[in-house]
Amino acid sequence: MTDGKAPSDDTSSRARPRSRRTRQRSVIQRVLLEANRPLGTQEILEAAQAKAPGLGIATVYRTVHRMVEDGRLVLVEIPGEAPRYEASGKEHHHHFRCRECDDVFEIQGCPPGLGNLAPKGFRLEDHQVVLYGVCPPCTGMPG
Amino acid sequence: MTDGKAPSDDTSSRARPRSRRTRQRSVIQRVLLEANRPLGTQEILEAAQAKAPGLGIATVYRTVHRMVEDGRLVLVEIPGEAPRYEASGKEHHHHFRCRECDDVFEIQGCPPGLGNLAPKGFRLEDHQVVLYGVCPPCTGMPG
DNA sequence: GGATTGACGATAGACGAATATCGTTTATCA
DNA sequence: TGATAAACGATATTCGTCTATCGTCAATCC
Repeated sequence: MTDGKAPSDDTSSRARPRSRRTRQRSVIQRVLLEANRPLGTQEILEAAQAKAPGLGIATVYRTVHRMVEDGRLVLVEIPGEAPRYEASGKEHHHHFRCRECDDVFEIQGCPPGLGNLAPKGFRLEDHQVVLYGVCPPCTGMPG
Repeated sequence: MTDGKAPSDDTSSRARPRSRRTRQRSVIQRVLLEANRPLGTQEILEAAQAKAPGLGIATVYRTVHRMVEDGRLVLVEIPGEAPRYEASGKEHHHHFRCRECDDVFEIQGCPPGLGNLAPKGFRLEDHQVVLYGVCPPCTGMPG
C-alpha cells in the first residue's frame, strides 16, 4: 500500500455517506410505511409536518429518493398525475383512484387473461391497471 | 325585434367564431386520424411539419384542443408521460407501450373480471389498462 | 377584388414539479 | 465534549409542458 491515506471507498460507482438517523427521516418513513395507500410528495409533507413541524419539502424529496434507491419504496404513477410512493414488498396489486377525494387505494388481485391481451408479435413484460370510481367513505358508506 | 343589430349569437355559453379550413389544420387532422396509435404533441408537430413546413407548435395545441372539444379526439394518458391523443369513436380498447421505441399502440379487448376487482364498498366507474413490453418491429420481427 | 377577421408562427410568460444551492443545525463518534 | 460532515430548511433555479400575446397572413364572403 503506497497510498496511506486513500479511504479506499471503491464502492464502485457512487459511494454514499454513512446515513444518519434524524427525526425528519423517521417521521417521513413512518408516514409512508404506515399509510396503506400511495402518497404524493405534498401529502407526505403535510402528514410529516404534523409530527415534525418545520419539515421542508426538500427533505421529503431527499428521503423519498433515498428510500426508492434502497428499495423500500415504490413509485406509483396514475395517468396525468404527480408521482405517488408506497411501501415496497407488497404482493402484486393494482390501484383504485377515487374521483371524489382523489385518494388512491390498493386493490388486491389481478384480472385474469391479461397475458392474452397483447396480439401476436408483442412481447408482454408488464402491466398496470387503474380503476376509477368512488371509494367507500365518499359513497357515504360507513364501512 | 326591437334590437336590429344584436348578432343574437345566444349559443348559450361560448360562441365560437366560424371555423376556417386551413392547410395546417387539415394536415394535423390527417396526421391524427390516419395514425392508428396515440400521438404526443411533439410527434404531431413533426409529422405535420413534414407535410406543412413551418407549422408551429402553437397550432398543434390549438388544433388538438379544438378537436378534443369537438369530440373528434380523445386524450390518452400513459403514467408518467405527456398526454397523447387518438381519434375518437373507436371501440373500447387499451394500450401497449413499447419500452424500446416508446410508441403506444392500441390493444383491442378488455380483460374479463375487471368488474370484480374492486372490493365491496368501492363504486367502480371506469378503468384503464396499460401493457408494457416490446412491440413487433422492435423485437426484430418482420411482421 | 377587397374587406373582414379567424388562423398562423414566433416567442415570451405562466405553471407545477423537481433539483441545486447555501448557510445553519445536529447526529455521530473518537 | 468537541470535531466532522450529513442532513436540514429556505429558496432560487431549472425543466418540460402549455398558454398568452401580437403582428402578419390568408380563408371566407359579398
